[in-house]
Amino acid sequence: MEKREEGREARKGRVVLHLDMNAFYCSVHEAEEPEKYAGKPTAVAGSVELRKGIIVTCSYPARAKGVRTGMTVRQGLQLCPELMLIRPDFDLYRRYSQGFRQIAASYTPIMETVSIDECYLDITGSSLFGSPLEIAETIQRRIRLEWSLPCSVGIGPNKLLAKMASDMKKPSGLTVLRIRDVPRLLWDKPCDQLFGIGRKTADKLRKLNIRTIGQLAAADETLLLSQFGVYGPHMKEAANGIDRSPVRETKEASKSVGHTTTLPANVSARPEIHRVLLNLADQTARRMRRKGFVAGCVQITVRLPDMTTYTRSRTLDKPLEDAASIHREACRLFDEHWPRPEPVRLLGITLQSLQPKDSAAVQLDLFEYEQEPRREALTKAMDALRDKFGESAVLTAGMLGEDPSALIRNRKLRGTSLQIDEDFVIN
DNA sequence: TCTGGGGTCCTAGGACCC
DNA sequence: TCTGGGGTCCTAGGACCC
Repeated sequence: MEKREEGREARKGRVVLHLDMNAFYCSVHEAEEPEKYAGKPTAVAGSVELRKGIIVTCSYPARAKGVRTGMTVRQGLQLCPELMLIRPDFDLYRRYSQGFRQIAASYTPIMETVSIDECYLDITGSSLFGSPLEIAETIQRRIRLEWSLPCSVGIGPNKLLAKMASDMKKPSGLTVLRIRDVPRLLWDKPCDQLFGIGRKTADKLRKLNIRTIGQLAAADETLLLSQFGVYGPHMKEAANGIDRSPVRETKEASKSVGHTTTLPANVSARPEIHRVLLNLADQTARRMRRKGFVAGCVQITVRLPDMTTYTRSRTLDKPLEDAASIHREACRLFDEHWPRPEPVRLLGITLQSLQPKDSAAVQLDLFEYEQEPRREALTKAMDALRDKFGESAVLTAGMLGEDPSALIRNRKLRGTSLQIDEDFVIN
C-alpha cells in the first residue's frame, strides 16, 4: 500500500489490528525448550487414558503431516507417529499471553483481549508510532524477539476484516484487508469461512442456495431475516465487509465462571459424583473469588455416555462465594434431577449472574455472621497458598475421597506454616 | 472424524405481575 | 363466569468461537 493512500484511509475511518498467535500453546513450549521442540511435530493434548486425548493445538510441522486441532491423539499418531505430545500448562500460557499483550498495549490504549492468544487493537489514533503497516511490523517483530513467539497480524477498517486478514497468512503473516478487497478476496469462498458462520448456519444457507460469501452478500435481506432472525441482516453486512462493533478497551467483566471435567470412566455412584462436584465447586469458587465476584446462580452440566448434555440451574436467594455452599447447591440440583443412579460421562459447574463482591448485598444471619470472618480468613489463606504453589497444593478431604476426620493436619510447606481447618489438608 | 474445556450470545416457553 | 396485553425473570438448549 502506498504511503499517501494509507494516510487517506486512516483519516476516512478506523484502523484495526488483529493479533493472532500461531499454534500458541505449542509455540510457548518451543520458546521455553527450543532444543527439545524447535522444528518438531508437537501437539498439546490431554491424556488418552483419561479419555481426554483431544489435540488442542499442534505445531506447523505436525500440521504438515495432516494433524489437526480437535483430532483424537490416536488419529494424530496414525498420521504422524513421531508426534511429540505435551501436557498443557496454562499458568505458563498465561505468562506469555500477558507478555505479548503488554507489547501490543504500548502502541494504543484501545486493546481488546479476545482470548489467551488473540487481541484487537484500535490504532486509529496511533500515527505517532508510524503507519499502520509499520506499527504492525514492529509489534510482530518485538513479539518474535522478546518472547520467541510467531504471530499473524491482520490490518483492516474494522474487527471483522482485521480478523479475516490475520487468518489469511499463517504463520507470521501480515495482511491488509480493505473493504474494496472484499469482493476479490472473500466472495468466492464458502460461507463458513466468514467469521461467525459455523457448520449449522452454513448448512441452512446451502439449503437456501447460498453457498459463497458473495451470494450471501447479495442475498435477499427479508429472506435472511425470516430464516435467521436478527442475525440474518447482520450476516449480510458481514459478507459485505461491514462491521460496526467497537474495539472495547476495557475488558468487560466476566459473565460466568465454570469448570467441566470428563471423568476417566463413567460414574454412577452418587457419593463419587458428589465428590467430583466438590472438586469442581472448589475450583470454580476460587477462580470467581480471584476475579472479585459472587454468584447469583449455580448451574450444573451433566453429559451421559451417549454425549447428550443437560444443564440444570438454580437462581439463589442470596449470592454465594464459598465452595461449600456452591457444592451443596450443585449436589441438590443433581439429586433433584437425577433421582435414580445413571452413568455419567462429564460433570460441570458454572457460576452465573456474577456480581462484584463489594456491591453484593450479602445478608448474613447471626450464625453465619459469627462463622464468616473465620471462614473468609481460611479461604484467603488457601487461595494464597495455591496461587503460590499451584492447584494441587491444597485439597479438601472430600476431593481425595477419604474420611475427613483422618486428615486433620497441621503441616509445613516449604517454610509456609498454615493452621488448617478440619475440612482441609495440605498435599 | 465416538468426539476436551472455557466462554458468549440468542431464543423460546412458562411463571408471575400489573 | 373461559379469558387481553405487556413486561420481566427464570430455565434450558443451541450455535458459535478459541
